[in-house]
Amino acid sequence: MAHLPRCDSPPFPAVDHDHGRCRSWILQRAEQLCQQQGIRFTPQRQQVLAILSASHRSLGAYDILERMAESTRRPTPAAVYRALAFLMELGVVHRMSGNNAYFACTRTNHQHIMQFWICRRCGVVAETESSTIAQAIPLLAETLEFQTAWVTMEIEGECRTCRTA
Amino acid sequence: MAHLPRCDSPPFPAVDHDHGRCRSWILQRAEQLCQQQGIRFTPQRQQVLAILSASHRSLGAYDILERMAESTRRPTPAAVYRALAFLMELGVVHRMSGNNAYFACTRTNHQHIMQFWICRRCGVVAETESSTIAQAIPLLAETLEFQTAWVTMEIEGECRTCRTA
DNA sequence: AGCTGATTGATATAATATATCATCTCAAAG
DNA sequence: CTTTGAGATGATATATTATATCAATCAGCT
Repeated sequence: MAHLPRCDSPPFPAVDHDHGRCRSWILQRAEQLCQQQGIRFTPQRQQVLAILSASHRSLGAYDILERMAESTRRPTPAAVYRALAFLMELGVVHRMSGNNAYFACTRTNHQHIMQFWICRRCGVVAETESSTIAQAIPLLAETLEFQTAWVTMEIEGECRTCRTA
Repeated sequence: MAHLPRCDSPPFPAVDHDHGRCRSWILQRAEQLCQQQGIRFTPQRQQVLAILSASHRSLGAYDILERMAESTRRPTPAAVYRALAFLMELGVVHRMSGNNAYFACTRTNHQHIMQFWICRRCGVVAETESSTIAQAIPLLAETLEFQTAWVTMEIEGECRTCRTA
């Protein structure tokens, strides 16, 4: 199967960017990953990802639940969390532990040392992958004799759009 | 007022280190900061910090509550959270957002770009302050035109002690 | 002693997340 | 075409983490 083109939106894309492309990239990528792995991209899972992919903002689990309730019958919290767990396992959704929110990934990140930049005003999340930091962490870990399993890097602040507005 | 000596325990101190020194360093530092700032280091606040300073492990708010209940009358959750908020504001306790746990800081960190290394097995938390990373983040922020307000860096894994045990 | 602001207590509830077991669905095997 | 079995969802309950609100108390000042 051909590789989908990388979502070419930059971190913090302009407010007037063609978000339809981002959205379809996110959804098609998930579908492709499911097909490759022979697992089911059920309507409920699609619905959760569709809601998240509607913007670059992160949403709380219960926000997602409310939006699902608008178009179909209200799911249970467990259903939402199950779909989120599935999508995170698939690698297309990330959880921001700083504010218990979830957002749709727009990068094919095979590394797991990423930076998430979260605008406190508009909620938009941008992803970067600094090679400097990706190198620094294993060095520190070696000094500490620490075996790294998971790295969380979240930077909160204000994005350009909100600062200039 | 003279500056207290820096807590000289290394990140992930040996299991047989003299923890009494760490503990008293933590408590005395907090007392000193309160005196300097003319704010009150009340028994409840002391008690919370004493519980956290009993080890280098992080504890959940309700774990702290249970331990308080062992020695005095059971506080309310709000009381625990208030004490924690006070101690975090003072800069002597940090919150690990990855697992909603709190631990006593053992560094006089005036920078706010720190790395927290959390052993999943024993719960011990170590702090580092990488200058490489401290430089990299503002550079990335500049490229993104992002105004940084807060940086969270948490690395989960296994510490040396647990790996060799 | 009386005032004032900070602290704590008491109570309730919000917000986030998971456990458990029953039921349903789908796709593959027979 | 039916059976069957694993995975997915529904239903219900509950666990875990955290905050809001208002009353009571305490410490320091005059």
